[in-house]
Amino acid sequence: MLSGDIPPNQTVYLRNLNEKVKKEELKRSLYALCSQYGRILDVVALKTPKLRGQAWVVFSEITAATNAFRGLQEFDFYGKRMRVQYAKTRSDCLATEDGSTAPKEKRKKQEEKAAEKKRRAEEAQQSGPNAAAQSNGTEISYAQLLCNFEFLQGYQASRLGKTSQEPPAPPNNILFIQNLPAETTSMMLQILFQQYPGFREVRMIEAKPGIAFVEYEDDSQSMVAMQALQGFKITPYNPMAISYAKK
DNA sequence: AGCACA
Repeated sequence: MLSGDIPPNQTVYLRNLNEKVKKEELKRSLYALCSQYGRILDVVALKTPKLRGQAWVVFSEITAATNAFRGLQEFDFYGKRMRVQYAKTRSDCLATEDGSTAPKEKRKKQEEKAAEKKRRAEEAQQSGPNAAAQSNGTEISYAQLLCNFEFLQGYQASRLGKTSQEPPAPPNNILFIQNLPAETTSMMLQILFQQYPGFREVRMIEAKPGIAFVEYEDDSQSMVAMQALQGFKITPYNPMAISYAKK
């Protein structure tokens, strides 16, 4: 089993990501790519030696995470086949959402442990006199909320108003294309999409860069094109995210 | 492969 024994989680853990992609861009692309499966609350990526090439995408619903888990398995992303698992633990940004115990506590304990270890090491050398006052107060994750809010604001700007709370939209003869580089022209898209039978037209909206609509004669023809071009990169760093347009 | 919350 690819997923190991990790039970479903609201957060998917992605690995085998291209480590050359800059963090912010990686997050943006993951956001665009994963949005088709549901509402995203946060994307976490770090470039530390231990954590590069990996990311966490936090969905508002487990069902969305499950859809992403299935739909993105082996997805060709920046030239590498993405591996999708469920996260092992609950994401911090969900801490206060439903009154569940704040996961931060756990990490704090770990930090304390590490600190204590260090202290002991110091004590071994010289008696460590200053038992510093340890405020054990549970910080409200208000800052966390703020962070998320800023995150969402930033990314919603690039998502241009589509909030996909639901699983992937039902089939439609019109495709919705996201994550296009700004320099994309409708001619480029036409060249790509007209290879597939039933092609009718490409529509782009000047005021909304990065997205396009591509129409086919019927649903099954649009589906073929979607499968063929899902993740296609017009530039190396812009895998297009194709979903069905909303009716 | 690597499971975090810059």
